[in-house]
Amino acid sequence: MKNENHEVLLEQKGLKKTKVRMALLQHFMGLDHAQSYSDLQTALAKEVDKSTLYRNLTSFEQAGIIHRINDHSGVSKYAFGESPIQGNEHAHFVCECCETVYCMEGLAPLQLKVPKGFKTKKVQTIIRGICAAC
Amino acid sequence: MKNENHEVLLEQKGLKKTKVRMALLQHFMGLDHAQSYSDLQTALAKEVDKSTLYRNLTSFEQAGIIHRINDHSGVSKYAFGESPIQGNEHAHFVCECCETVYCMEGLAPLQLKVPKGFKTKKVQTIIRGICAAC
DNA sequence: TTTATAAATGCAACTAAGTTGCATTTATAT
DNA sequence: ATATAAATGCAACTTAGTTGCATTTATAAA
Ligand SMILES: [Mn+2]
Ligand SMILES: [Mn+2]
Ligand SMILES: [Zn+2]
Ligand SMILES: [Zn+2]
Repeated sequence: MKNENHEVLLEQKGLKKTKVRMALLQHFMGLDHAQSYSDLQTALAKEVDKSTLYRNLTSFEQAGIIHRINDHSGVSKYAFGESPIQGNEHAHFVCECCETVYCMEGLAPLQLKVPKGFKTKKVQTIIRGICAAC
Repeated sequence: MKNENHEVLLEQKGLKKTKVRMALLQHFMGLDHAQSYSDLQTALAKEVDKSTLYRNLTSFEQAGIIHRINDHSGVSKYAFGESPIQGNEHAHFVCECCETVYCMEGLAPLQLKVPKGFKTKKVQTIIRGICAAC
């Protein structure tokens, strides 16, 4: 009985393999778009405690397993993969129709000329439009 | 006793010239960076009611007097000038040091190539870095 | 296999941002 | 001067997320 991908990843990151984390990570790994807290609560079915879920999202984020996305909706969304900040920069696409948030893996942020005295560290881009599914 | 700029603007937009609105708009017009609800509450000194302030921000936004900015901090910020959406597109600069948010009037939105099936409507850009004052 | 231990979980209580309903006040038009 | 519709203030509410603490559980050492 060899370990699954999500189990290996938890081991690699030095995180305990708990029931909640296994389910959560397995869910993230089979998905191509971002998830909100309530998306996750629904998907996990077996009613995980709110703070447990939020704390795990924070742990995963700190470990570089997932990244947090601010789509300007007022609720944070999370997607599999390390943060765009750490060398994995990419834009996010928000569908105006279904509200789904996608990571645009290919799209690197373009550098913009800022005024004298200002210094750019990173650029975060949100593309708003209609997705392929809509 | 001729009307001030902010009074003229309120008239133009068909908004009643109330005490709160006069103070609020005057404040916005003398500023080069964005303001949060609590920045405004502090600046207005004479303790305006929370819902009154929020309702006026909404009115100003709808009238195109100010625009709302999401700087990913979790609190909305507002700046003088109509929304970047209506033909006035510009990026926003967030200082990592002092948290100040500036409108980068010169910086037009960057067009990025999205995958087949996706359709871009608008692009919102946040530049993170160090501002001229820091 | 048992046991020790540190970390994860669940629960309740809390915070912060923003919204809503409603009674009262005020700006503007007549 | 008065009528009217809109703005204000207050309290109560909502939603997203956080914190403290007692209990449970994953892991590793004995
Ligand atoms: Mn992403
Ligand atoms: Mn702006
Ligand atoms: Zn869609
Ligand atoms: Zn600064």
